[in-house]
Amino acid sequence: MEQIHDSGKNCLSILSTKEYNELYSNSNSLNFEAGELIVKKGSPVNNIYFLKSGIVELSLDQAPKNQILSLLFNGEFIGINCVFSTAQYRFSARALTKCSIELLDKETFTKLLKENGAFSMAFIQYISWVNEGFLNWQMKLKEKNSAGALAFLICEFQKNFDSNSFEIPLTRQEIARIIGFSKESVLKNLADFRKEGLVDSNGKSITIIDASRLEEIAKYG
Amino acid sequence: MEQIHDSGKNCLSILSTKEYNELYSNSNSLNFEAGELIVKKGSPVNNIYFLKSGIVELSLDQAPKNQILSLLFNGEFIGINCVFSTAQYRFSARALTKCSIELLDKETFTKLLKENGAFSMAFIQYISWVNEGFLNWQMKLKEKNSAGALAFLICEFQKNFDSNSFEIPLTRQEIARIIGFSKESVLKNLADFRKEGLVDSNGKSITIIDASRLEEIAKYG
DNA sequence: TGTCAAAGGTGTAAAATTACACCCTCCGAT
DNA sequence: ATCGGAGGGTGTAATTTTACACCTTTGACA
Repeated sequence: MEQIHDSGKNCLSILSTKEYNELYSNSNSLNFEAGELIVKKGSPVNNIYFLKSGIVELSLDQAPKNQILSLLFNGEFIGINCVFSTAQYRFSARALTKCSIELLDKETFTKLLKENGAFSMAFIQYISWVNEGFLNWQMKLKEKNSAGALAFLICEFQKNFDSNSFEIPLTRQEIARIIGFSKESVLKNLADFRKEGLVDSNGKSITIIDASRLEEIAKYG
Repeated sequence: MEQIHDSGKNCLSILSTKEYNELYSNSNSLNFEAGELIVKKGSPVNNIYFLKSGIVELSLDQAPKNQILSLLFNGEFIGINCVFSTAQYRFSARALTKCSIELLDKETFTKLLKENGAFSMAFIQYISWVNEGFLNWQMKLKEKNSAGALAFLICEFQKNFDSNSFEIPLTRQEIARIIGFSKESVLKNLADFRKEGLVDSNGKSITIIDASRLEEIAKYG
């Protein structure tokens, strides 16, 4: 609502051409296929991963429920809190779609933060925005029942597409792990949505038919 | 585990005497009684609240469940993400115990962040650490059943006291809102803990009797 | 092309949680 | 002193969610 729109991109755009070139001359471009592991939990933080395109999931990959923490879309840094608060990544990152990633050098990045006050302020704004968003996401999911949580997730995905028809690059099991309910609950709620004419779904492709009622369930369900 | 120990205090200690004096000459000291509202959701961010002593709860104070986001202990900033990501506070802060708070001037704080690279790096580390901690807290609670979540909360409180006997400055209803279960679930689990000889409780005072079993429930329950 | 595993899907039983009803106690205000 | 509300507490019924069992579809690949 009153949230300031921000992203990792905006924050990098503060840099001067010289600084930008310095950062990118110490960086590498990497491509990942859907399903590939990008960051393994516990590995040391040597680089900063900037997601140029694609969708990434962050997960704790540990017993017992292997919850998915959050999803990242393009323009975001991957696990930016870990870079400055711990020496190791505290979760794993996996590509859900084809992903293009820029591996920025952590030392150069840190040097620029120290030297350029405007950049460090923009970066502080960015991580505040990311964490605020994560907090809201978690709180919204927590207060919902299974139908509401599923509807909420579908609506959130829709925001990243132009059309009401799109693909959710997740299995039912993965959706369950994101919203914190069982696989069967996801399937049953999805079946209910179909029966009630709210959405049409076939495998990973989904079409929202009655957007306003779906949003209502997402909000109050 | 491998988490770097940090706090708002450490981050302020980076400042030179001159900078520290500048920050504090533009600040006010405030005291709050238990139960008093410190920050109202929606109010503009003009100052930065530094919690010198006491315990504060952050809540969304909105329908339907009025969840409590997290608890802050001394040495923390209150709602530090909001200061740099939005113009308004996105939650309310309430004193659970007597609290002593320093109201730092936002403009002076921002100026120091821009001018002092070491301070801004320490601040970035601090907010990363805070958010990492929040994320872990939420994830740990989410994967637990009602008994596990209650045991976890009791253990977390214990960490802030020297003894196994202490006061939890929350009603049963508030505990319920923190761990995301109903008031009755809290009461029933607490009764079970008493029956099984894990804890002794009387109103707000609680004594942990079998710490290892309680921790086991907190971990695996 | 056939096979096999992974994913989608559904009904029913079991388990966990909530909601409701109701009680008691404490404490502040009239 | 007593009234009334808030908080603590507990049993039972209703609801929600999960677990299990089982079936079908799909797609990779030998």
